[in-house]
Amino acid sequence: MNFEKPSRRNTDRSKVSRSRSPRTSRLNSTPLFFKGTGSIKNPSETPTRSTPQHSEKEDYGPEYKALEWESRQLIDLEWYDCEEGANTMKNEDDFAYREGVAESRREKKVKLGSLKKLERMQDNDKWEINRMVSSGTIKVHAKDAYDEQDEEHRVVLMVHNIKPPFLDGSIVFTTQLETVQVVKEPNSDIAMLARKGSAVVRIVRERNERSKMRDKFWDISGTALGSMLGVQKKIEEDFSKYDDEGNLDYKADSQYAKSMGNFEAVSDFARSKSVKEQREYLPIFSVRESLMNIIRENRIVIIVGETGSGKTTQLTQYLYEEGYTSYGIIGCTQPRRVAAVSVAKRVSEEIGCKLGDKVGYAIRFEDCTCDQTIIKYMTDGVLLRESLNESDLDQYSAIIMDEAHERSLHTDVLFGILKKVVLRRRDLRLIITSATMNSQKFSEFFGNSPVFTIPGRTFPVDIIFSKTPIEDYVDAAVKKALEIHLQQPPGDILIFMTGQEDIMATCVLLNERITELGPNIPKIRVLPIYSQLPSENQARIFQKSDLRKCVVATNIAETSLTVDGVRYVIDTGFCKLKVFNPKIGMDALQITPISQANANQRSGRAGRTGPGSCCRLYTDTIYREDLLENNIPEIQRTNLANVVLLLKSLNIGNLLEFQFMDPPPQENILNSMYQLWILGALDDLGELTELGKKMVEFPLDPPLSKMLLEAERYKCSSDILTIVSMLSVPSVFYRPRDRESEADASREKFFVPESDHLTLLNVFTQWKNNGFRSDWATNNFVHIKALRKVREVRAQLSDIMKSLNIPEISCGNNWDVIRKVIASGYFHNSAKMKSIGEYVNMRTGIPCILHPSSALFSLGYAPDYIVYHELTMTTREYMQYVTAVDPYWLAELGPMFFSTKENFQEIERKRQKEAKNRIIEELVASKNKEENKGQEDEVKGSGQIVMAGREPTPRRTPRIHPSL
DNA sequence: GAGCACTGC
Repeated sequence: MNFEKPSRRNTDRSKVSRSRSPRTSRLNSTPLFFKGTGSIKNPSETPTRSTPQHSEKEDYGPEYKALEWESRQLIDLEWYDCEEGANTMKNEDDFAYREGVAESRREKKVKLGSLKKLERMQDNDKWEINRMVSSGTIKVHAKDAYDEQDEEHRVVLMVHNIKPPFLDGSIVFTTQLETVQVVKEPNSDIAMLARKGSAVVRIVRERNERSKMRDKFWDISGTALGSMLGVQKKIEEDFSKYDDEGNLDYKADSQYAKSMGNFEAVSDFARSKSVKEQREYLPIFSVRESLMNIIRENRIVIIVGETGSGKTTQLTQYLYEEGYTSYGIIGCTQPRRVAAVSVAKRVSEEIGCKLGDKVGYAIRFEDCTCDQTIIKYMTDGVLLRESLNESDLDQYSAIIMDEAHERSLHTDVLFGILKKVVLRRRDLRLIITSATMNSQKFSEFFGNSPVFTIPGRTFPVDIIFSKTPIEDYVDAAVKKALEIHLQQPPGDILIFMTGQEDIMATCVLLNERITELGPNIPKIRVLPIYSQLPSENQARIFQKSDLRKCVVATNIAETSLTVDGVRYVIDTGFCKLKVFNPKIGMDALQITPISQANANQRSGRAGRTGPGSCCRLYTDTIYREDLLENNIPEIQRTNLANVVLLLKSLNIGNLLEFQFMDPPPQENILNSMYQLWILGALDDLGELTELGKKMVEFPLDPPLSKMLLEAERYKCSSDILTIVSMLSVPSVFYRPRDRESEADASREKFFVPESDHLTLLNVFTQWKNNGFRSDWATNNFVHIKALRKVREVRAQLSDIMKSLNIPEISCGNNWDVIRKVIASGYFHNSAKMKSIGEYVNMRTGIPCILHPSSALFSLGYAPDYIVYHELTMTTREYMQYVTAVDPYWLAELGPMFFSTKENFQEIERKRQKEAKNRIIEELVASKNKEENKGQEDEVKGSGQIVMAGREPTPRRTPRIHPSL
């Protein structure tokens, strides 16, 4: 509060009659500053800002409005008089003016005496308004709320944008406006089609919403059908991970391997032949000698090999047999966990050892290796982590990067790192495997390394392009599938779709049309598959069936899993891609045309077990001219904060000079460096700080690791550990389609009113208090799988904390401290209330709203300041996981963005001065207005107040004392 | 008053 209230006002109170006219009593129940529009206005604000809204007159009438406005001036005048008047009015020239003001004041006092007490009632009114806001009767608008806090007890945060010196004027954050181009030609037919989407899907969606037969639409893959087909539900708990005290041993041996293997097909070939025979049957065996020669002579070799050539399983064994393991071990990276585990399992069988002995694997949460291990399969992320602790990767004598053409973020970073390691270590062999398309590029990147091609064993695939561009890819795919089903010889069909909704619509339509054709038509088994589908339903695509199978899949079937028996592929030409949109600063999933590489990969799926054909639902011309040759590598379209942190900790001074195969846009790097600087991981020179060095240790996003480390200071590390772990898994809340309200009610029981983060903590704590029981989870609509994952993550993070000597302490119920720690990692995602449920990002001004699942959503009042975990753009921009924060915290924790007013006394003094000047001007103007009766009549007639202060007042311009 | 391409540490 900057303008002190005059003491005189208090003394005046006693003189004012307490009787109420009907009008004033109404005013009392609906406070003066409560506008008819349903917003709050501050009573003591300056006249310029108190222009009543048009709708007001409907409630109170113009006369009241005029009175109200004048009464405010009166109050303002009084305050002016007693606070500064004496100084200001000393000048003789101002005498007449002062007289005029005083006269006006006396008149008004008489006329408006009864209204004056409204000011006295201010506190009462505020209380009432608070009640009304909390009951949801009225809405609070941001500006008004701002004004109120401006004048009263609330804090005002100043927003600014201080840049780190090392960026030196470089572009950061919101100024980067270009979206990464993921389409070759944005105006091409196929790009337009991608934006348009499928009309049939919309029809199916609407139809199902209308008929409320959503169950049919959504639960086609549901449990009823699943159990009918004999899919066994796995209920038994796996306790092998827990030690005697019930603690979680997340590194327990071969977890993943145990849970796998259920669906592995054992072919007749495998049954009838010995391991040796099987190995010699593989295409790679025929080129073994020449391959080994090339590897012996070159330190880096690029190997091109189709799937099924045996490179993944044989290469490691060849190197072992050639003696490369005499001075180190052989590492082989895979982009996926499943692949790393299953290949390791297969190779251990071929060599004839126990998994984890000579042959092992390492993925997150599971290190299935020992001192004897000489062949180690792992995910690329694991190798990247290892390179942090051991920058020369000394334990390896050879590293194979398998499936490198997939260009995952980790692979791309490893490329740059390994290239340097090979220069330093003359004894290290590096082998990169790639698809045919970009082998040349790989070779060039690695200093023109030789490319060795292994003949594949795939069958020819007929490619059939559409003759004309199609209008609706879902409709066209359904027609094509029917055509194949009715006309072509046996063999399963695989359709590539973009997402869940497309897939379900396709399944529904396909089933419908088959039924329509009558009973004489052969049946078909339509099977959806996407990653979100429960795993028991996913497994159905591998089951044998007498009917022709038609698998409708997302990109998951392109690389992650192989459906055998597919002879026909239908390729819609689209996929969903996560694209970062810098304009709004968030990622969005959008339907985009695939690349030529995608298309080839998809068609290849038809030739796994025999010759096949692939129908592409786009023309030859589109394929050649409108599709990109390769995908945009992940590294070019993602947030690089973690990568930057990692490279910084590898002592790579200038990141812009790091050797990327496809360098990410410079702005992305700078942007990430800026984000790290904000969090305190980089100093003003762009070097890693002590905090940053610790942050690298955690496999977490920088804001989350910042939270964890900050928690030590506030003595709530244990609680934050839980929250961070909960945030690292998909939502734990289970909301089945037919029991939404039940699930919602259950979720609300966990709510902590001011914070979704604390709600998460609450869920975990209660689960823990109930002995980590799975039936507790099921009864409370919580995903048990997700919770178990939380435990795993938590155990891993806890280990890292121990290694950093950070004690695990819980703060008990001191939840304010926890909220503050959350703010320490997420102050950059802070938003200020605009109205209930609606916020604007403090820095960017982007409007964002509370997600209906948030604990704050149905709270009844809206905290002024909040931080959120992330923004998702679906139907609207929703904030996910929101916590109310104190604005002082934001200023304390994020000084580069925020400061409270107190820090800016200079600015504040100036602002006060301006405000006072304005009041005086308004008063003068108002007096002028009174003199002009005609004008006032006009005002009353129109029912609006025209602020006379806006008009020039040449006669009297008040002189302002220099001290003001 | 609400919806999920695919990975990974």
